[in-house]
Amino acid sequence: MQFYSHTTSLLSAYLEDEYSLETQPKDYSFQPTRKEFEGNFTLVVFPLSAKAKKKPEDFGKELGDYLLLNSDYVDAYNVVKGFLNITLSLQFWRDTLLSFGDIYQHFQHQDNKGKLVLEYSSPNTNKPLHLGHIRNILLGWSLSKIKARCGHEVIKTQIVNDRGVAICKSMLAWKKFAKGETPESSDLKGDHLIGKYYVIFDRALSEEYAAWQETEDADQVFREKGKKEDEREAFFKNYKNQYFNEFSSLGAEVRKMLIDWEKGEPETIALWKKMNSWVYAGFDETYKKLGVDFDKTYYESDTYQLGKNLVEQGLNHGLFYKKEDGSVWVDLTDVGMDEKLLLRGDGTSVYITQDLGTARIRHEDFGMNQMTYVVGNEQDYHFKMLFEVLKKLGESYAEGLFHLSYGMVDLPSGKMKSREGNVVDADDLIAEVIATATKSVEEREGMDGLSEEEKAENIRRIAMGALKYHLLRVNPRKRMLFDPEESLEMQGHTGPYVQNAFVRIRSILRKVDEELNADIADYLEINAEEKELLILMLDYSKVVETSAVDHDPSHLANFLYQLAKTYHRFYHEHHIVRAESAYAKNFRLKLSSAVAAVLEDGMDLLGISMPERM
RNA sequence: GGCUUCGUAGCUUAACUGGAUAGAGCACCUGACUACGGAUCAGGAGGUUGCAGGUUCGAAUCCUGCCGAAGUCACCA
Repeated sequence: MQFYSHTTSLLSAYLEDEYSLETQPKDYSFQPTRKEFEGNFTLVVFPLSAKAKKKPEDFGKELGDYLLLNSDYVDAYNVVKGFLNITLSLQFWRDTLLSFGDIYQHFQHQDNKGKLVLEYSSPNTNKPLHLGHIRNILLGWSLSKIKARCGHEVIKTQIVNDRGVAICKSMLAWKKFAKGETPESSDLKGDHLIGKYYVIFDRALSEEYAAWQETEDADQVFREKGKKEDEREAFFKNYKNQYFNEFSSLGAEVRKMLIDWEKGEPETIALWKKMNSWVYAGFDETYKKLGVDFDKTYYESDTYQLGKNLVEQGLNHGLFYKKEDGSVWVDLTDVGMDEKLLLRGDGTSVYITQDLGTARIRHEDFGMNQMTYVVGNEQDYHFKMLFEVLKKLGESYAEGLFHLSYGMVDLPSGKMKSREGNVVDADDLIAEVIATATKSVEEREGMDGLSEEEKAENIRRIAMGALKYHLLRVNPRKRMLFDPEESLEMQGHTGPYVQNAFVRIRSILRKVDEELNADIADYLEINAEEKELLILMLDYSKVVETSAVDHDPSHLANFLYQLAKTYHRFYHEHHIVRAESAYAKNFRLKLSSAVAAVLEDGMDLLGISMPERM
């Protein structure tokens, strides 16, 4: 990285003096030199030659000559078409290697970018976490680390959807059918127990609905809608929600419960608190297994009433308007969207009202200038509207809002649907990947001699490394096909592959620890694989930064794979401990140690820990 | 239907944000342990980047139009 800025400033000074040309860092496009050409890295001259109005070929030579004279790091150059290929000096390789004695040195230019509130996970309390949540959580966690590294003060937060119809369904079903069942008595994790009763409710409702379809009432509804007899099945398939609201006795009971809850009826509140506490215990366990946490958790039951004041203010300032029935709306047609309801006619909140209030509260709590929501792309439109309304309200952080919109996770069997049982449960998945890793370890001898505890910890790291890497290596925006078989894969482009490079290095360093500080100045024959590693590592901080700016950890994940791959090749091509000279050995030990440090640091930014053995 | 996002080897994907001959992994073939860990390495085969135009020194990337997929268009969250 510093080399790029070093070269950029040399050249921009030259162009300024010689051509009175103003150039931006953007005009300097560097890339590693392709293998078929001579050189280590390449400057693309077209943008510059266009500005200077010179022929790319000639201009490349001119810049090459200048660098040759003025930079200690440039040994030779050649120009092919508009590409200036530069061969770097011994001095450069040594300085670069030494700079990785302290990785943080590469991030020092990062200035303070202020406070960022980052929201992720944000589950409902009526069912356990599933694969979709895992993608969300891993993205959020990794992003929090990456952003922090790049100069943000990050506040991790979630909002728990702990109220409403859904949780009342679980509560009602528990009350009716559970006979006092608890997580202890059933030996079920709390969130799974609640999920179980959510499913039981849905089943009971389906039965009730099926029976109702045979009644006079149902016939009448069907006839009133003027449907033909052969459409009967399709009609009732779509009518379920309306049935729930208008005819269902279970539906009536749920609504009664919701009203009781809103009134603060003690028995209902007590049940609600009890069941939610079970769920939270379950969530905490899963979060712990995933190795994530939050600085502050918001609960919808505390925040759902918020936002009304903000809407009132907006109304007073003429930003919003009121319809005859008393409902409040905002007109977003000027920015290409629709009109959006902000308050119901009876004065109660809707979803967006709550989000407005929550945003304001968070600003009061933390005074952030930026806020990022990790939420699935099904809510794209909601967030577009939310951000626009916050802008209209003139909130100070409104320009710093971002929706990290990630793609849904599909299974080979199709879309995940909780009600149809077509979901990959988070806890099950974690258990499965740990079981697979355990089996792999039994087939090898890498962990022989370790205690059971040490083994278990290493296995856990390998398993979670496989799962996390599998989910993080793809671009978050993209819809993702999740094949459970593939997520258990530990060879090839996987987390364990990257971990394996690290473990190999540690294995060597355990044997020769005391020689790490030896001199490298007399090593003159730096080979191609060593150079490739150093060039790659030089990109590290840039890649982290790109991941931060793009909100995309996959850049980093792919970089780490590339680095591990290059190291594996280097390892096969050259002896380290038994190198051809003491100088070579010292250089390679130091290089290996630097690679290990970058791999470990980078994986940590993805939320993945390294095993010591595997 | 309107809007948004996405189409890259059989499958999963990358491409430094417009740069050189589109790069990997899986699966499939062939090789490498009397060398620091074979969860590894080397090699082979596999591509009209959905299609058709356009923009320019140069396009998977930007623009236009088709084709296909997903999401969304609630006084649900």
